Amino acid sequence: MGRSPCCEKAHTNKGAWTKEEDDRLVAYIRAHGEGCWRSLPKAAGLLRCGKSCRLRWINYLRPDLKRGNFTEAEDELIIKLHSLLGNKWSVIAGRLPGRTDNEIKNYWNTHIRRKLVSRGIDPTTHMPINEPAPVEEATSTISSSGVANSKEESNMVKNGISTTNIEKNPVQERCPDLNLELRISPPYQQESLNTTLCFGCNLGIKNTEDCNRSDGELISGSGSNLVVISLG
DNA sequence: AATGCCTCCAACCGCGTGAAG
DNA sequence: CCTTCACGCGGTTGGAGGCAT
Repeated sequence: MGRSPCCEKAHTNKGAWTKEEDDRLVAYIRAHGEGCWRSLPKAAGLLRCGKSCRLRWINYLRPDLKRGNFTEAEDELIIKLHSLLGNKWSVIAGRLPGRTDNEIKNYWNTHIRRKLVSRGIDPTTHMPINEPAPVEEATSTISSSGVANSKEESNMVKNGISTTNIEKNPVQERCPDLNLELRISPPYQQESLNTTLCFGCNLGIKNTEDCNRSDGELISGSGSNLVVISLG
């Protein structure tokens, strides 16, 4: 049995948003706040699916968005974070206030990828293009996409392997100025971590009074494993 | 001016995940 | 446990606009 559609497609608009639709969405969210995207279109009088509304708000209409060109500093931060996290655009976006995952993803694909190639760096592996790709060491290092496979992570945890024990971190070798501390914690350590982390910090987005994690640390990963990354 | 190609980015699609029942 | 539902994420697409010929 397949997943039921998120909305009744026959009665929803698709494609570019009109000014009127934008206004309706903004007005509704100002009045009622974000959330409950499934029921929002009907309540706001929009012939759109909730998913589309959410995307429009997050990527375009949110008042805190910083529109305009990326700075050189942002470029470099994206490159460093991508070398560490891979295509975890939402996590990367969490470190760039006012930028969205979609925006960063597009910017990566259109600008940074090319920039790295022109520097002679493979944008996927972040290694020099003319050097042979390193032999896959999935169980001991971050994979070529920059993200450890979750099943492999699970196996590592099951087998009692912690990345804390990894002696050489290839990312840190590539980015010596980036203070990175990688730690994939087995489930039994989660409790102590969770007691100090609010939801926002878990997403690497913000600190709240609910937690005492100092700024400059973000949490990546989900499920039973957490990756704690310190950014210097 | 017309045409074709290229670039960029907003939006869509499908899937994974966690919560709820 | 299993199923269903809603949300969020990452990959991909399509069209508008810019540029070259």
